[in-house]
Amino acid sequence: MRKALADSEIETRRRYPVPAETDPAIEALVQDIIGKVADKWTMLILEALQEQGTLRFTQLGKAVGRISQKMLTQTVRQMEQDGLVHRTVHPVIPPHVDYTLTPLGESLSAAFCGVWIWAEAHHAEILRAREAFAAARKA
Amino acid sequence: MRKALADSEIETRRRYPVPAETDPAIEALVQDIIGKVADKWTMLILEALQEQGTLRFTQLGKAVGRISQKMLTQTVRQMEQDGLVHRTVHPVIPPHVDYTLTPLGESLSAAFCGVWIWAEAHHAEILRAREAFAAARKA
DNA sequence: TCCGACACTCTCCTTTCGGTGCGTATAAAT
DNA sequence: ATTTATACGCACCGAAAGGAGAGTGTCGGA
Repeated sequence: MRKALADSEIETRRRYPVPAETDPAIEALVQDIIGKVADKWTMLILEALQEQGTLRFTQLGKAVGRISQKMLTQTVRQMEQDGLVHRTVHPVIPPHVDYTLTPLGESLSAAFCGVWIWAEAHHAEILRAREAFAAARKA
Repeated sequence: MRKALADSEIETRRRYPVPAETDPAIEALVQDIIGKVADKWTMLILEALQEQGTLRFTQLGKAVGRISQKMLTQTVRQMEQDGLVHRTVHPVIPPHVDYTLTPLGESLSAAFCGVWIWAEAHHAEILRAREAFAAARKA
């Protein structure tokens, strides 16, 4: 247990002030977008539509995996609202609805591509880190 | 209102079966990782540490923006567990804790970089899409 | 002697997430 | 006449996320 005096020596290592923030309105908007877009279901739907092109409701559900109808509807509606997907309703019976990525959606999908690659490349490393953490905790 | 017969003509446009899935265990793990990593707070903390280098608890909180202590602690602990951040405790009084990205964390940050750029580049477009959606809804 | 600083933890409390199940419209197939 | 298929909306419910505020331990400074 060292004294608090040692603190200053640590402190001097980085002394830059908190940098000036950019326009808070834009910042808030970007955070909002990140909050919506960095969502598990959004990412999975994006991914599914990206590699399948066009899918209808139930097909999309199967492509995503274990997602409930409710979440699928909800997420897809939000994505439509944000201009990420295009929803085409064919007025036939029984109903038929097609979903496709808009150019905006495609660009986001491309941006997320790096994250997918990262996840596939580093999952083993994460598992190791978790084990190391658990082991270190016992001691 | 057209008849359901028109359906088949729509249907024939894409006729590929759902493609074979990859190893379900890996797939589940990747989805789990995505679920953890594609989190608003994780992304914001990653971003903050990426551009500030090293931060201590309260500094990190300010850098992120409006985050509660609870969420900050919680997220940062999860990130530590997954090997994304390194946490250094200086045993002085009052306490002093430093947070830095690990190489793994830096690589994830780099992967997310594209998403940040995307968000900054397209936020205006999203706003327009939302307005268009709201306008179309009235009609 | 009391306050403030730091990095939390702990206890409520409210909001959101997400699942299940039911209803609906209508034509075609059995 | 009954069933089936499709893409949902709606209501209900438990679980989890997340915020607010108080408490903690110790020391240096007023």
